[in-house]
Amino acid sequence: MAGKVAQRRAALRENLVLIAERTISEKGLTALRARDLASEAGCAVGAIYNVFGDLTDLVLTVNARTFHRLGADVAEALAEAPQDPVEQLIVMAQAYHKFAADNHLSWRALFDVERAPDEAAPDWYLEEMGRLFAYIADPLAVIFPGRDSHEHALLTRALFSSVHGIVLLGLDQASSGVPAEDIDRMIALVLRQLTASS
Amino acid sequence: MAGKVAQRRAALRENLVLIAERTISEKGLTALRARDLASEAGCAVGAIYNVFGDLTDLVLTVNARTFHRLGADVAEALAEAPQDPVEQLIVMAQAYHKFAADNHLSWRALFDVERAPDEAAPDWYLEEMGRLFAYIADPLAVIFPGRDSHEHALLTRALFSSVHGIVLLGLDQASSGVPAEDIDRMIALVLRQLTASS
DNA sequence: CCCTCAATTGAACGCAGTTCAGTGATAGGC
DNA sequence: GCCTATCACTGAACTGCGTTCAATTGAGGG
Repeated sequence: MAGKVAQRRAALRENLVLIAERTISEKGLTALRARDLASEAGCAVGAIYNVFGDLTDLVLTVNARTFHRLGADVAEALAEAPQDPVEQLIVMAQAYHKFAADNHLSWRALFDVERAPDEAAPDWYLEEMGRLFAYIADPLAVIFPGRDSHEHALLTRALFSSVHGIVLLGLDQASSGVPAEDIDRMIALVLRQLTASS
Repeated sequence: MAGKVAQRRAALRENLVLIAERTISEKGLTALRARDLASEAGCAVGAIYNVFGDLTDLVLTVNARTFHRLGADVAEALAEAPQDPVEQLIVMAQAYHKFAADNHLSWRALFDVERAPDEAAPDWYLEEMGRLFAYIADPLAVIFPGRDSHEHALLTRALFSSVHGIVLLGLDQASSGVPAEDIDRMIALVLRQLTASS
């Protein structure tokens, strides 16, 4: 039986990812414990380290999946959006907001995981980020046809960052919780203004 | 000698805050250790817990000071700004950016400290936040005289959140580091557009 | 069927924050 | 000025975490 070991490894890996994903989404990143994980997966704590380098590796794997789901939601919203590029941007931003609200703890884990300061961002992160930026850049290119690429890149980043900031502070409990419809109104307000031809 | 104990307590408290402030600003929140703190302050670890409930309390005290310095910097920038309300907003936002860049680790500690999910935000936080919001709301009231207060509040929050998001992602290493002048350009771009009368 | 060696185990390690019984200084009464 | 009840201070010990590694197990070729 060649590959029996590899099969078990793969099954364990998948299992650990699913358990970690559920734990993070239900109780948050800080509730993730190596011992709980092992006990739920029915394996020894050491087995985790045969499959992942450390817990951060596992969290990054979960984050990659979360980021991918986020990208898919935004893409789906874009596909169903009207032709008007401004409306497309608003629909995507509100899809971003909805994802963050519906998957709050998983979404927070995307940013709360501690990265080694010198280590580069993982490839999948840059790829997914690039995909999101592309979704934004396309309507922007329609709205502002006559700008150079650097300016386009800055505008894309500024737009994403602004929406991200609105969602981040809007969902933050410390800011005493802004109602969801107010967040959506802020998003629409900002995007309409940012894309208005001066 | 009445109050000799109280004096020592106060001196220790001040000392601990200063050491923690320096540690956070130089090495980041995650480098703060109770034992290192005690050894630097020349006291026992237990003494920390006579003065602060736990390390989070100490960090929150440091954060209050950081937030206050941030507010002062923004206020100073506003005082030196031209009369034009749009320029005032830009100058304040760029002062916010400069503070975050110059005090990166201390600024990060403002958001990275873990808060108990049910616990309310501390008073000083709401006060300082309110002060910052007031700095923004004043020029906005000049620019948009005819809006109701709820809309003003939303616009103020949206504006702050957008600038915060631009600075946050701009300074984030994972986004491969946006040059400071590009961050300032994004800030100016966004604020000019957001305050343009449609 | 046995032997070899790698995968797996879980007790142990190092290192955090936090606690608490023991210790010593303080402040008030005499 | 002394005595003592009180309380702050001490730091070793406790708890809980991620991670490691000597011991053990079991898979797979001869």
